[in-house]
Amino acid sequence: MSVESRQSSAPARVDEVLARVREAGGRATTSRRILLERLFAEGSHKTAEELAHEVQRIAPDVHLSTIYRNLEELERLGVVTHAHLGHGPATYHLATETHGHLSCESCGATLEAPLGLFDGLAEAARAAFGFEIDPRHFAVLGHCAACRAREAGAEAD
Amino acid sequence: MSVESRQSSAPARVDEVLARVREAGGRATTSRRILLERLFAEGSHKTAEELAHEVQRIAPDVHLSTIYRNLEELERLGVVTHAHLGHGPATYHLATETHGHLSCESCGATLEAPLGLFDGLAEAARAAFGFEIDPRHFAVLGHCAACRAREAGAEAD
DNA sequence: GGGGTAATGGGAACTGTTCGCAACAACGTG
DNA sequence: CACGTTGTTGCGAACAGTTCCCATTACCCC
Repeated sequence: MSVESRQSSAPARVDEVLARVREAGGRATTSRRILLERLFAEGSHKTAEELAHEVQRIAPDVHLSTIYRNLEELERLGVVTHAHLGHGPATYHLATETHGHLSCESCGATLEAPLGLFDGLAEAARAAFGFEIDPRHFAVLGHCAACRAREAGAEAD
Repeated sequence: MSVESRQSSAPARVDEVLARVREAGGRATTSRRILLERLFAEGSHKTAEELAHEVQRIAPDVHLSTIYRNLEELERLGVVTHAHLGHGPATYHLATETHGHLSCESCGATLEAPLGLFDGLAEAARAAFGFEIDPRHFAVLGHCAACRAREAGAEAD
């Protein structure tokens, strides 16, 4: 029991995932371990580049493409998912955090919304088109409260 | 009153838009005119590259960057809007066609949905977060009826 | 029909991501 | 615990989509 027991549930789970990786014929490499530690650390919705920087603070030689490949692999194993929040790079987070995304076109702020919030649209789309929406992979865009207030104030001359 | 009176509002409007362009200090160039004709032609949700090809069938020298610049300009004038339908390039259409977008992650099919369809989510997001969704600029992704049927059939072993 | 300047063709640059490949390192085996 | 297999890595090139820069062109106002 070293310093490894951070308050959440971090390092223990890293090893679990690495075990899973090896079951699947993969290997427990250092870059993979560090990446996982960063993913288990608090603060979700990190881009590949942000993750790369975090990893590189510990292992400077880890290349961005390695990050991408590992994220892809972890996604295949169901450990990680990515979401597109509008323009800009995709963001990655643990697959355990299941939620839809609302993202502000003006400021880029992202809200994690319970899937239930989308039920109204889900039913309407299903009824009208047989279309099953998935608000997890691609965010629903719009304008957050703060930006709406600011924009409303600005144009109320 | 020539053949120009298509059932909707096509070529006549091209000149109207060009007039508007000139009011705004712009010029009525050939590439701009041809691009507008293509935009007024039926079949919406064209990518910049598709539009470029269509324009180039008439004026082969028009460069893709010219298409982008003109689309940007027309968007600034409120004539055109673009929508992001998931992965892949943005699609452009006349700003008069106001609708939300549902786009299938599996096959890429896009449904144009009346904005009313999104009311349920709009109200929920507003109530919960003060967030105002806009389903026009970014599509809501998911899975269309056909793909769902296919996928359900495939995994029912 | 000339001049000021918006717009163009062309290509380079840019972002985000994927790919190819030779060198490397994890780890099961002997 | 050296060894070989093979998954992984670092690195750069390639890619898609889009924007930017710049010298040249061509609108269109007078």
